[in-house]
Amino acid sequence: MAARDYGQYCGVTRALELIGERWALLIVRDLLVGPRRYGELAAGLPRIPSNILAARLKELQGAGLIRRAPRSRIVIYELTPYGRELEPIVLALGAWGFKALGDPRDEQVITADSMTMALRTAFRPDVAASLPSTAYAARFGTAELFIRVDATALHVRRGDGAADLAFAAGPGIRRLISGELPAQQAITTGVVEVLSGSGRLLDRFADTFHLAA
Amino acid sequence: MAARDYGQYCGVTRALELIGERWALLIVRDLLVGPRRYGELAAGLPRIPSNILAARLKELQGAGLIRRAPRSRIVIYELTPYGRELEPIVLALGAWGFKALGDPRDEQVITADSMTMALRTAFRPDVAASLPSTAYAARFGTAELFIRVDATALHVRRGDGAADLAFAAGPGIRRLISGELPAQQAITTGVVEVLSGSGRLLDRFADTFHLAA
DNA sequence: CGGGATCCCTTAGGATACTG
DNA sequence: CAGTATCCTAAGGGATCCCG
Repeated sequence: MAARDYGQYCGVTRALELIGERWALLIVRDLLVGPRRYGELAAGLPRIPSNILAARLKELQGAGLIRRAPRSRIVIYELTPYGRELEPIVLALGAWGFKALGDPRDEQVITADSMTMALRTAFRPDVAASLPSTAYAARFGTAELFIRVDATALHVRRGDGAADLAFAAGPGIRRLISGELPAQQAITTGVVEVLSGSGRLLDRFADTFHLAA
Repeated sequence: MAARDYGQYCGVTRALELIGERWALLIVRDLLVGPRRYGELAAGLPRIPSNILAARLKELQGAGLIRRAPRSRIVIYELTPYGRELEPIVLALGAWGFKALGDPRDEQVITADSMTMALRTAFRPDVAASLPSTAYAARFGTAELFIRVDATALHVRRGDGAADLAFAAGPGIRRLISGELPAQQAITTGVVEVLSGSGRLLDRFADTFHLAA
């Protein structure tokens, strides 16, 4: 069960025995967005082999991080409270790894759940508090997200909706989030394409979501 | 170099590509205590194969997390500023994993560096601020640590020294840190053996270092 | 069709021995 | 002491198949 252990009596090693196996923390990342079915997890982790996903789900369940919730006919996987305690750690890892994110390579995809977590990481509640409520409809690669910022609250869900600003962005979005690329320049250079609404709202978006590079 | 990647453009996946390989984060953990030589790292990670240690050191160096510092004749490994940014994450992982730390198994060891990081994790500066400065000489298994608590500052180094309280503890120390076992009871049951100084100071130790279970 | 299980092959990782 | 080199096992990758 406890996979390969490290032979040390230490909290860090114990943590790595629970979530250190390949893919494990990415499953946790996606489940932090919400409960997911097996197929949804597989879709959000395009390169995970099916047997590995099945194995990880069993291990995480055995470790008490996730549970299977049978809903009517289908099985849903969700985090336990103990698993959800990983949220600040996953967010911190995301912020740390963001700094080492170079320019995207062709084979790299943006998934809805990973982008949702990235937005949570980058969200600045203190800045948002002084801004009017705003709804964004954003397309990052193939991931469509509907983002609502309400004072200090952030809501992200998949799909579309009536938004103050609708835009599509390639992975160059990183430069916007990091502040390297001013919003208006992102528009004129085509990194961000405004689909509807005022492009000025992209400044607000960049203020609301920021991560150091 | 970047090991096996995940094919996602995401901060979390990037982080895992950098420090997700087996043993990598434990090397970082030990280097957070201080610069270390190859042999010291190997000694602190008793079960790591030598070739794996060498491979990880190269990968971490290539990723910009550590650097080789040639000192006179010998090579020292130390964290770069970017690597040191992992400290809060490692501490948080330690606190999280501590909750899943059961009773120790026979083959599990306590190393000086892992215990040092555990103490940093458990240290409560706000509590220590209102207590007199205290020096502890502690033996955990074979690891000898000299611990000095000075208001909100914590200093831990390997070895011995003149202490207000000297004690030896087995891995049952976990129950003391978690508050399950009161200090005086830890002494009477033999979980902690007082070598010199007043056993009453163990209460202060337990107040100063605490982690939820 | 969702939720896996099975197969085969590749490669990382473990044990140990060896070298500058 | 600070690593390489080698050999072997087991985990991971990829495709396909199965079952309710």
